[in-house]
Amino acid sequence: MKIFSTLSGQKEEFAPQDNEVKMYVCGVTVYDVCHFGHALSYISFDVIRRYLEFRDYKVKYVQNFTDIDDKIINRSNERNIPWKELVEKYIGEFFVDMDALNIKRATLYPRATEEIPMIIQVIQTLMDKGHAYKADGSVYFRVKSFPGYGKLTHQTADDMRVTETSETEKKEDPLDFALWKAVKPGEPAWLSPWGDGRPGWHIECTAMSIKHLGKTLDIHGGGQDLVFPHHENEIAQSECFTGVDPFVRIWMHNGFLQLGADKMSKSLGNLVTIKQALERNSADAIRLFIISSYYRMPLRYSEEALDAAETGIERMRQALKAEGKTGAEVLDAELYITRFIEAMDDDFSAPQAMAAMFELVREINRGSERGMDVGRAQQVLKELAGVIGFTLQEARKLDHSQEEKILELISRRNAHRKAKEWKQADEVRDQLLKMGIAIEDTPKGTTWKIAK
RNA sequence: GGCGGCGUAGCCAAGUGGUUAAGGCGGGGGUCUGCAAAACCCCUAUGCAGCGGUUCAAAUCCGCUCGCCGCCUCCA
Repeated sequence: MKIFSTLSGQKEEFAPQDNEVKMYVCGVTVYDVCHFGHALSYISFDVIRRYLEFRDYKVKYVQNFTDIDDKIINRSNERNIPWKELVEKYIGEFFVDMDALNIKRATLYPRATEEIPMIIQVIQTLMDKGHAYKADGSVYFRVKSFPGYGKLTHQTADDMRVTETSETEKKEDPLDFALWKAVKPGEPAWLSPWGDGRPGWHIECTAMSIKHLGKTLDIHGGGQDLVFPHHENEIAQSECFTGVDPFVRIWMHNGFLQLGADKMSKSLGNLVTIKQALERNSADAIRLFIISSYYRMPLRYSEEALDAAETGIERMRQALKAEGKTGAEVLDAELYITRFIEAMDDDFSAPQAMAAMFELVREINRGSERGMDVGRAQQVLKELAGVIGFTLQEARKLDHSQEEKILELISRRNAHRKAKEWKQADEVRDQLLKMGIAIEDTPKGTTWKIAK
């Protein structure tokens, strides 16, 4: 299996340290609901994780919550609710959204504020080793003390343009970044050897990943936007802390979501939330839309493409319902498993895996029409769908009385059809369509589903 | 100023040196069906932003040009 690493800039043969893959994916800062960009990132890594498991690796998947930072503090002040309450609310929303998208739960979800002792230990060690210094109640990382700084970004510290901030003058060097932020009036704070304060953004991931996964992770993932400064800083902190190089064997970054300049070009930052996306499209369609494009490429949000994915998913679902003849010639689907694996083994090339799946779909339907036994092939399709994370479940959000009504109308229409009263039969069909129900006459009778 | 990405059919999107340029959606024409729907079959890029170059051979490598985008500040 080959995986592209941002660090080396090329595909590398994947060989975890042992059978359990140590995988860490940067999580969200919980001050708002998740948007489509989060769906893109977490679905991408969900597929990667599922595929690793399919290939018989155990995966220990750790994803953090950043539950204290400036945005959280600001938002809680704006809304006049305690930061803790805000954080709990959005952690809850996070799980609602992730579950709705059929994203498997991580093994562990550590939170920054629950790892303060480890964070303090890491910072203290960095200070003892001369990689960090205290200034005005805060602690900063001394970037120039780490010769490898910039290796992930493929730049040297000297090439970087420095943006001045309010803290710049406290630092020895403008590139230095905060490990510990001194408390400001009215802000939540934790005790530390350097005075009250809270952890800086990058340090939590170092502390949590090392604590839960060890000094060297197999895979560390996140959005492309995290490469710099977040992951660059993580490398610096972590390798200085442990003295072990590498901190991460394979750095994976998914392409960033681009908003189509056209349709949803609302004011900047007004992203489509996951909840909004799920109102328009099924979780499967959202996943297919995301997976149809290679994970490292940028993805442009497109409602047209999402709807196309919806139609494609419906065709997959349909193939699972196709009738086969038991005892007849068995449709051989093993070729498609091979093609699927070949595609995914090459840096999780899901678009090509999708091509294989859709060809399998066609084979199943064709085999069904030719009276073959397609049961095994359908089982293969189901299994591959599971590896990708498709449910292929139809959304039936109807209650019993509605369902009874539908069945009653269908039998009324079939009575008309039997009597060749086509006009009346068509009227009943139109009535159903107005209720949002589409029907299909099959050799085995009439079936219905929610119309698009 | 530095680093990086992208430009492939109406739309989305694979393919990174060599058979007929994946797959999805859409469109056209058929088959089946009372009609639909679904499914299946056929067709839909002599062409890969443009111009040069390397090569027996390039969408794929090199150079230049044009266009779009990301990062260097919080962001998955």
